[in-house]
Amino acid sequence: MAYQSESLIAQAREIREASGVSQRALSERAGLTQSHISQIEGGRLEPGLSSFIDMTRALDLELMLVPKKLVPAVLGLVKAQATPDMHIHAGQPNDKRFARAERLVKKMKHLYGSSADLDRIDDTLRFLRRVNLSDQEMQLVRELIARLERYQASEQAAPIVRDIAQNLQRLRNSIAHAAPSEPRSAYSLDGGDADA
Amino acid sequence: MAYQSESLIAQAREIREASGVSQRALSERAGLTQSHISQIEGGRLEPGLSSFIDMTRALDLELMLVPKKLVPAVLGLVKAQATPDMHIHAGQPNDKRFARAERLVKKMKHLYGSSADLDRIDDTLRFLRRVNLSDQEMQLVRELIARLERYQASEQAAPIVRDIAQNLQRLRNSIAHAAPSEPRSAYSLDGGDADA
DNA sequence: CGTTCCGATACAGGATACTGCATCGTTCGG
DNA sequence: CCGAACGATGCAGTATCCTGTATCGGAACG
Repeated sequence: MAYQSESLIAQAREIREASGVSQRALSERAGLTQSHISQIEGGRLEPGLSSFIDMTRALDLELMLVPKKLVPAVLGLVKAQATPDMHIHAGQPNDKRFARAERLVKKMKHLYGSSADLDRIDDTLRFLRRVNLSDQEMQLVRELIARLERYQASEQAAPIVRDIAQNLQRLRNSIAHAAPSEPRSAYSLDGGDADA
Repeated sequence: MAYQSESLIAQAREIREASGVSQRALSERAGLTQSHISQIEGGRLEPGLSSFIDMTRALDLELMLVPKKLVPAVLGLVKAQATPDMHIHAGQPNDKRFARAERLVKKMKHLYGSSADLDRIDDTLRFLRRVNLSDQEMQLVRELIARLERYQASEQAAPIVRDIAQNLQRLRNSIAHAAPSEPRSAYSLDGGDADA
């Protein structure tokens, strides 16, 4: 349940961790208990609106109401602040993007032979294309596609391709099966290129 | 109480009223009850995060997490765009249908306990709601929902529920693993017109 | 008038958030 | 090896949400 709030909560958690604030420290600042926060972050509990506000305010964040139309713009703003080198083409309709990506995968299959990972990407893209993605989700997809494009011919493409496949699949799972108790949440919304 | 959320709730209310949406209409779209919404708006109740998200999403709004630093910027953006003729797609009979169905399932879970089949239905509905369904597909969904409604309290509900779950899942799978030969990219996913 | 839609209000019952502990396994620094 | 801090988990008890249903007074329209 509570699939709607997953992404907000995941964001809050990421930011908490990135700021090096422990659950206990946050609990004091926000006036909640540590056990409460742990359960919220773990998805075992759906916070009340005011609890969540307390929590995010203590992280120097504000919850804002934004018309859907403006979500990409706001996302751009926020992201620009977080990662200066990221740069968004706000233009293209999503359909085109997918078509392009699918063509790319096809080409790669052709050139390097089809691998399980490429198949997975292919499959997942075809699925995601039909879904009404939130702007946030679309943003993630966009990044992944861009990464694929960038590294398609690279020497170490393999682990990158695998990573992309994994990320896409995670997104798909989160949508297809609005999971109540998914063990791991947190698709990295920002640049985490830690692994690979 | 709940002084933190006051402003968000007030905003939501203003936008609802400005869009000419009644509490009852909103309650259907959001999957909440009218009485619930009234209490939230009146400040006599503090909504859960997910309730509030349901509510705002039904108003074409997104709840976003923004660094405090950027709040003025976002505020500017939103304000600048605040168009007088902000119209909501009041139509979407499909959305209504799904909201209704989801509530029905919730109620059934409540009454008879959640079964694997009900969970499956719940899950699948949440998925299908997000997808752009063809008329034919929507037709199928409509029938299944109607059937569920009809037999919800029947003695032999169990096998019927199972059958419905299976049918829905089959539909979902057929969408999730769309054949590559499907050229149907031709959905105009907006119908969106009537904007500036 | 009578109908219809509106928002506010009430109330019972069940679900669940939330507190305030206490504890566990792990990780990290000394 | 020890102790500290971390996050996860358990649990009893209370507060509150949320549904479902129903009613009410008011405004709008015929």
